Amino acid sequence: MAGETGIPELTRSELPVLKVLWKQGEASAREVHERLPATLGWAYSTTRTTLDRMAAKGLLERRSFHGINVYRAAISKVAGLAGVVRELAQRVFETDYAPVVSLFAESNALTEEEVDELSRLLEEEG
Amino acid sequence: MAGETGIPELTRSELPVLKVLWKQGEASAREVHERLPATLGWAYSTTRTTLDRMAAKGLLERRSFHGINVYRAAISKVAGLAGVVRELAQRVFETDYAPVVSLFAESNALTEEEVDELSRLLEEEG
DNA sequence: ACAAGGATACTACAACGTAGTGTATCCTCT
DNA sequence: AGAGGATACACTACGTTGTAGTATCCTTGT
Repeated sequence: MAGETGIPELTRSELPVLKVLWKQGEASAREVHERLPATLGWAYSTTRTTLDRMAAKGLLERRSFHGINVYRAAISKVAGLAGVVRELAQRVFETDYAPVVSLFAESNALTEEEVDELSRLLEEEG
Repeated sequence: MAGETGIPELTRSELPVLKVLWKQGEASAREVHERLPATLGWAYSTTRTTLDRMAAKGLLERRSFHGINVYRAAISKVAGLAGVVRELAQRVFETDYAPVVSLFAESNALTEEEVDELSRLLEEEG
């Protein structure tokens, strides 16, 4: 149960990629690309570049499996969402975390335990 | 009652500037800078650059008043927030607009009329 | 007339958003 | 076995954004 703390700031394009990997666990570039919401409208090369940069930053782990690169999220879903919550709460809604956390909860993106963990993480980490 | 429709996509740093201007109506660079949340930690020159770029993009109107530049939001508060709502709903929460609009409403950023207008705008514009 | 202070305009540079190209590889059909 | 096509990978590209420094130009007090 060791939680990697260290809440990161994610850019706009990093979140969708992480979402895929949080759900999928591990995936090739092609698989990530296919599971990305079609509304993004990314070219395949855009997905690749984003994956590479995220790996370089330490947001993802990359390993070569029989010659093909496979990616995995290097930060937990809760830590990732905590960053989003923090930013939205402070900079967009100018409110405290709770209502934003609720929104994530309502959206069925998180289990109850994850919601709890998210709140805890946000509290201790400021 | 002509509403400038055309919901813009705002970058991270554009929103705080617009917020100041929506409240202030019109302000000099120095005034905007002073009213920006201290948590942003921007240097004055950062505020200037952001203002200039936003004016160049048409997000702000700039006019020279006795040699000093005065800025005013070129998009309405409702249109600006609509863009934010749309992006958050689609890309972050993956839900429909309503819950996100509610969050803005709760945060006291909007009057009831504005909330209504926001919902209307989002519906008709998709 | 000059110094101080503020305002403007110009420049800078890394990170991000978005994507194309060239090249090695592997399957498959003939 | 060789040609053709689908993929994967690495490299390159280019405009925008995030963040800021610097040079220059007015205005106003002394």
